[in-house]
Amino acid sequence: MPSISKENYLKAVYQLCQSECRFVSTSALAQKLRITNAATSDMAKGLSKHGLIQYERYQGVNLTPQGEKIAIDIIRRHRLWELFLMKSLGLGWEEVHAEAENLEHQTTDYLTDKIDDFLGNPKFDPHGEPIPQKNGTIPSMAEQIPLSESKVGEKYLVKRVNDESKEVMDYFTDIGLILNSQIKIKNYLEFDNSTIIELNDHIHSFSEKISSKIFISPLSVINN
Amino acid sequence: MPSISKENYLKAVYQLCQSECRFVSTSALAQKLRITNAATSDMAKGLSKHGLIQYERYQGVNLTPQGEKIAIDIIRRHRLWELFLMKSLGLGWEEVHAEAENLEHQTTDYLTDKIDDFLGNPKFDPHGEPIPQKNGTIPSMAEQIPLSESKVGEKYLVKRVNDESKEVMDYFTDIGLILNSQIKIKNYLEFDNSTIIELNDHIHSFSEKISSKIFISPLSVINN
DNA sequence: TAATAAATTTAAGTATGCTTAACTTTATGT
DNA sequence: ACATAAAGTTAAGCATACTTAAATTTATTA
Repeated sequence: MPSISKENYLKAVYQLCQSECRFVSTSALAQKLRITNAATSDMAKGLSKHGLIQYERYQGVNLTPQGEKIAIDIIRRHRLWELFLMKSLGLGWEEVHAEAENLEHQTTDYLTDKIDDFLGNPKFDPHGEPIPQKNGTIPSMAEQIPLSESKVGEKYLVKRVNDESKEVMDYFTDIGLILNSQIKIKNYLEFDNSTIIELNDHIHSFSEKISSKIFISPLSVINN
Repeated sequence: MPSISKENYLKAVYQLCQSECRFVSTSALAQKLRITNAATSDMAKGLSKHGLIQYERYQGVNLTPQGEKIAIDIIRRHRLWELFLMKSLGLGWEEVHAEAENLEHQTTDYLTDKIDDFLGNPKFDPHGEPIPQKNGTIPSMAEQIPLSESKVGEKYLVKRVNDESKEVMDYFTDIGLILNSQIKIKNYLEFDNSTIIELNDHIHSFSEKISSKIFISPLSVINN
């Protein structure tokens, strides 16, 4: 088993290199992991030697199938813990990320499967992120776009909220924004890229930074 | 917060130095922690400098009030996790120790209290060990003696099982020995210090090694 | 009460996971 | 195309948590 640092490294590579991305730069990793560039370069050598990442000097890093397997496994643990802490202990969706971040590294396969079974082998976590399944597959998400790319005048359902900060999640809870909330796009302000929406008869404005983290599906699409 | 190694060190000192014990030898710690004597001596210096243990060269080690506070806190987390994993996920009492051993080091105060509240602020864990309370006090156990010191002919209730090995706990489950099982002492064999008991109309023999880990109260005593 | 055995500590060395500082490669702009 | 800025790597150093091996202290016992 890799160390906590190595697990976090692999997870970070995975998260920074979704879909069609050839390489993640070591500095992007450094920023995400809050360590120096030097440390990420250094670490890259070790993980490369163990066959968990592909590392081209000065080009960046990507996961090997082996490394990806580990990354997905950790993400599975993380998301299962998030859902479990909500369902079993009643924690809020703004609290569970930080706790899962710790627990994900200390969870045996056995315990992971117990949690999975307890939850009925769920497909999505409390933020709408897909939970990698025991067999390694990842449930597909409903067709969705970031709020920042929505069309003014259209109605949408909130499908995923991709933010780790407690503060942001607290704000969403405050204004009543939850998964499957229905929203209507009132306006898009070109000058600062903010989006004005209507939610539960109230008007809210989201900066680009926030609206790019909220994912939505058109109301017309059949949502699962 | 101390590292995992330091937390385990403090916990080990606590467990090896219950009640009236002046010092634990570094070699006893080494055996318990499965590291070398050298490492325990080395570590002792560091913990001593941080004021968590009292360390007299060549004499041994003991906890300062500060160090004891941390040790008790970790034991609290451990025992709460054990009970929680049984109650919420249905794990067996033979499984929970190993899982709790990992989780205890990655559990925030907040989560610990959530688990505590979920469980109704329990006083004892699945093995009958007292769970240190939020305020630091440790529930007192019913008056109890090891099975190895029982009187032939007497009846007792099983009150605590102080063994960490899955194999031993599995065996107890197999023969139907659980907390509050009623047993009758049939015989004590001087030549090998084994104890013969009757449990659920069956006869079992326990070696000294095992019978010193099973704690019992006379049936006559009011048990809580 | 030495000598010797046992227990314990110190010393030196290793791997991990970082740091800062210096250096090298790649990218950019004129 | 070449200077320079930006990005990335290497080198050297540090703390932690170990290891083995040598040295030292304590305990035993003849």
